[in-house]
Amino acid sequence: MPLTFNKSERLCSKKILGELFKKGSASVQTFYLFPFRVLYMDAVAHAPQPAEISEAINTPAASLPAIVITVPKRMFKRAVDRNLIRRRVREAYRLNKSLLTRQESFPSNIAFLYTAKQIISFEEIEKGMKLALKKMAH
RNA sequence: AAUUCAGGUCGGCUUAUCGCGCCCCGCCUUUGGGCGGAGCGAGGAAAGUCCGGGCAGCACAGAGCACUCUACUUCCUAACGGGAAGGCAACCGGCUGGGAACGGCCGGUUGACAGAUAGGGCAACAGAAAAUAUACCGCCAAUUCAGUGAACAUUAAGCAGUCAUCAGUGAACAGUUUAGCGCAACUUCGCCUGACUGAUAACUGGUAACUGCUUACUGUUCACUGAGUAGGUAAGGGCGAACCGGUGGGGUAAGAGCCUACCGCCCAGUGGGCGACCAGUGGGGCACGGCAACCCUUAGGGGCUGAAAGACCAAAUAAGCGUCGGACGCGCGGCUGCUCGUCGCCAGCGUUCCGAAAGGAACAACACCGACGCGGGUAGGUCGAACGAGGUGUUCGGGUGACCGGCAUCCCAGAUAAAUGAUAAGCCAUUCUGCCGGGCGGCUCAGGCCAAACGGCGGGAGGACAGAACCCGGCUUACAGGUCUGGAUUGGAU
Repeated sequence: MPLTFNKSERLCSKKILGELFKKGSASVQTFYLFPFRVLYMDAVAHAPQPAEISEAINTPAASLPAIVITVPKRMFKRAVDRNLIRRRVREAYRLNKSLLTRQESFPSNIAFLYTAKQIISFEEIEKGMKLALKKMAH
């Protein structure tokens, strides 16, 4: 399992994002684990087209989950701080995503909402990320 | 060397591992992509989004009005509210002239620095008064009253003096006379004594006058003080952000541009400068206060919007258009009262034309349904969008300078839910601290104690402000620390 992080693993679609953040959606599951609030959807709920299935077979990377990281501007006024937190979270996911992908099934779309009030170190973020990934894998 | 001010400049470094974006090369591939490798990859402010421009769309005859921006001058620039040089004003510093008053030169900082005799408007509070002003205090002559003082006059009183007069006393003196003495005696004479008379000086008292002094009343004049009346006065005090030119002299009752000298102000010439302005001349004779960051005037500018601009491709999908195919009228009934739709019934019934009738034809094409195509444009994507008012260098040329030109050289982020990172180790600036050395200097009970700079060894902390988003030129704001240049001050050396 390579420790890469391609464009295909980034969740950019406005449609999926709207679906993910729509309140009360049945297909979206959520939990809170310091320092994140995690939202994720299963791939089963999002019925794939036959063409997409064939592509998924051909390209293993496409089967990886797509994630989005958000850091609220309300908490951190300066762009430098938000960038720093987002990069740390992304590194934590990149280095530990095998915890998730080793499993039989895993969510297809995940959103990590950073909810801590302070800028915390990479070690703590990585610890929280591991716990969150393990929880999603079950 | 230290401190400080101004300006410029830099804005941590190295290695390893794992990653990210762009782009190029090679290989593989089921053409979607995958693998490997090379290169590049945040800032001086990327920030605020305050100006100006490029670019883009829309609008647009010309002029005016309205709105809005700018505002000492000249220049630089694509342009600017930016910059450079200069002018003026205020302030600061240094040097210097002079006896002083007061200047001169140099440097620095700051200045929305056009116009207040084009017009309108405004000015809280305080203050007497805030703009064709005003008399609160103060000052001043006049006048009324009161008081004080001085001088003069009148009157009265007292004291002193002078003179006159009256009365009294009254010496010397004169006269008469008496006694004594001198001469023998008498007369005479002389001396002397007493008395009387006269008269004078003098004294005492009275009266009148005069003079001087004192006191009192009254009056007049003058001075001062106080109060009042009606005035003068803006020199002074006081009020205020600001109050009706400043200083000296004259002048005046006191004052006042009332007069005068200088300064300021206004007007008109002269000379210098592209100009702002400067220098100087003559005249006027003090009105013409402040605010234009209130309206306004003058001069110059501004069409609006803003990359979410705009151009293009295009799954989905609505309207619309085209082609092909299907179906075809009216009516009646049921299904929910109406509408629509649907199902059923063809029993009944259309209009026009042809026909005797039977029957036929037309009205009949729209509309409706379906498929395909066009169109349209959502999701998504491409361009805009990275070669440009471009960067760097230049002991090249022009210019005081901003800057311009020449030459050389370089290609230097291009993301888009948004790359440029994470981790580890080391180094460096900085900083804290322990030990050792050091010893400015301080305390001292004279034994010692404390101890700055600096040096060595060790340990710890540890990167300021801050993240491109179409591009560029500026401005503003934030910023640990390093470094360079210049000015000033202090100290040291020569």
